[in-house]
Amino acid sequence: MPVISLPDGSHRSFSHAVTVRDVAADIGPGLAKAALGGIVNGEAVDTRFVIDRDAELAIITDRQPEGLEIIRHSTAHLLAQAVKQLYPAAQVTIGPVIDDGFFYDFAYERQFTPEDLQKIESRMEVLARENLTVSRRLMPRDEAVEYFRSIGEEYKAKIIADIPTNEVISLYRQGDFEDLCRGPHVPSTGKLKAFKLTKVAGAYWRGDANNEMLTRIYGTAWASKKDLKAYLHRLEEAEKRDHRKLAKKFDLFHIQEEAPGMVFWHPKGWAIYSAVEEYMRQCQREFGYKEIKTPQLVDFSLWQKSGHADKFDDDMFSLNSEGREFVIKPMNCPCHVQVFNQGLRSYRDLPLRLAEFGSCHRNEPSGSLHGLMRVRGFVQDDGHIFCTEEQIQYEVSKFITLLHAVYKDFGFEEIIYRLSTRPERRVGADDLWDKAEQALAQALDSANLPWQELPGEGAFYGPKIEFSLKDCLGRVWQCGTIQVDYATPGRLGAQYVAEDGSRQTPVMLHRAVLGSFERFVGILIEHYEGAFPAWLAPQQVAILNITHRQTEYCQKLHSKFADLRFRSVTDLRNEKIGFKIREHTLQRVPYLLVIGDKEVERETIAVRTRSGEDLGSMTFESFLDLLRRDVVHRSRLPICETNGDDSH
RNA sequence: GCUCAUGUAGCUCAGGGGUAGAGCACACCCUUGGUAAGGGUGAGGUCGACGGUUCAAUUCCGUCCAUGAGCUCCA
Repeated sequence: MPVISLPDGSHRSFSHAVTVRDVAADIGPGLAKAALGGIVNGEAVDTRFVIDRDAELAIITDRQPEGLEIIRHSTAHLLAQAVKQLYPAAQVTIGPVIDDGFFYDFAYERQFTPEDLQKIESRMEVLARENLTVSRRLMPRDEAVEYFRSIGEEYKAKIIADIPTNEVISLYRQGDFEDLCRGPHVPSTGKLKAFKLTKVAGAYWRGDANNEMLTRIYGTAWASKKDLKAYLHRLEEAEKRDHRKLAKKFDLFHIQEEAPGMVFWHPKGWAIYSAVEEYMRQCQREFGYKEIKTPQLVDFSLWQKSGHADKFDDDMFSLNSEGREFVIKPMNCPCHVQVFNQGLRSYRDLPLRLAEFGSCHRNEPSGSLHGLMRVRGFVQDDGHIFCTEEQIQYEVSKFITLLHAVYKDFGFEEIIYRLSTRPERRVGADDLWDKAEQALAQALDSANLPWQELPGEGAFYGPKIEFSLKDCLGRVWQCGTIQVDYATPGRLGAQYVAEDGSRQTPVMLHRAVLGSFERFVGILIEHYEGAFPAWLAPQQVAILNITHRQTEYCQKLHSKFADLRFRSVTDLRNEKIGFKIREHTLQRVPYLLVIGDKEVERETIAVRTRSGEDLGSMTFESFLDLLRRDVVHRSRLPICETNGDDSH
């Protein structure tokens, strides 16, 4: 006689065992129809799950995230069923739910094509319309291995073979298709109403590049057609922001065949880049860094000493000269240790913070290159702090303060913190790793920041904190990092004289706020969709004349802005004012200055913003005031205190 | 690096075994116009590169390069 407790605190008693569906029907026929599954005592189950004792139950419909997950998972099964019907020789492997959808990997004699996708999707629609009942049965593991092997599903058999022997496996059947699955699933395929296959791709079996490549089909599924449409619209919006497209539209940079993965910056793109660099230079100076510059080409032996050659030999560009092998530096830290090593260092010099906008090259795999986001030639806002063990935590905390200030100035408020710990391939003793990992964790905890651990994801020389920011579309970008390194200074012979006169090896902290300038500018382009705030805008002001009579006045204004280090541009073409306004608005210039006879006569300027707002006529000085205020606020809204930014 | 797709004018794209087309941009001319596209004329292409098939290849086939979507990797 089970008593079922519902989420609203109510109870329902039954005289016999009931299914989730029975309970839903008892509450109401609408709910019975909408039920996709249930959560019984915290565990997600099918609507046919039988409850024979007292339990807590929540009915899942497509309104809960769990319901959406069931829909997506079941749609993956629907996909597999359609594929098996159309291509019987294809073997099923795995088909998990992912953000916004699902995928399913198949082993087949060839890769599926976009045309196949069309056919498969049509078949899925037919199967959904047939409203096939989805049923579940159990089977002992060994029997399941045999079963799947007998129907020619070798991959499934291998997957099950990895499950402990004594476990019981659940199988789900819909029509002629049966798949291994933990579930839960929708009660019947008719519940799947809003899905779309999005792309085909190759994917390695078990995610290992040494294994054969399977053919993967991605899809998306939603509770309603409306949600599906909204999702597809969201994709379109993201595509509009693609920095590679905007780069063409706004003439920011280009990349061409002769230099794959390397950027040709155009004047406007470089203006943005320069503004970011100048800003970082100032920030770092305020936080006690000394800027340096080190060589691009360094003998291979230094990379052997540092340990990089062992792990990244294939990924470094190198060249020969007079019988010596040089490496184009893939990173700056060994060079920074060389600067530290000049002269005899004292504990009084510590912490020594060296920073470099270091130009690096890495031979990234051709298939991973992606606009500014993944390049072979890039510049890091790199810095290394040489300090004692006692100073680590303070330095990490101070760095986090710097990072927070910078991200805020760029308009990023939400930050995600991750601590990556020791990987399998590493240098340095385990007790040093213990200390380093603890120091980072403590710095995060003492700043009261929420963080998650990524075991095994650290650099080969030390653990790291990774700082990721969320852009306006909610996409996460890992940018900043700080890493504790007990190994490299020792390997490269860094020492200082301690208070007691003994020689000690300093600890080195590797850190970057933006990561790579290239990538960060790419993120900014997408975040702002090219409508940069005034402090970053490549062109801050466009000066437009109505007729040639105002040419001289416009040029005078232009040079005044230049003298004051503002970025202005004139448009003195023989075009109508409406045309010029349209062009510069589309180019996202924050302020358009319209100059006609009236303005010349009264020595004023008519100001219009890129959002179409008419700010009216004003003197040059009052506009300058407005522009200065806009620039000083950077991307912070509302305006708030900065960390020492106003010190000069 | 692996799989699939793509590569035609500066940009966005159409076309197709007989050496190519549109819109925008560009040049010149007319127009001097007050807040999101004034009009006319013209120039512009080794159809990604190299091979093969063919009387003939930008089109079909192969190799390579680059790009795109994923996978793998990312000091």
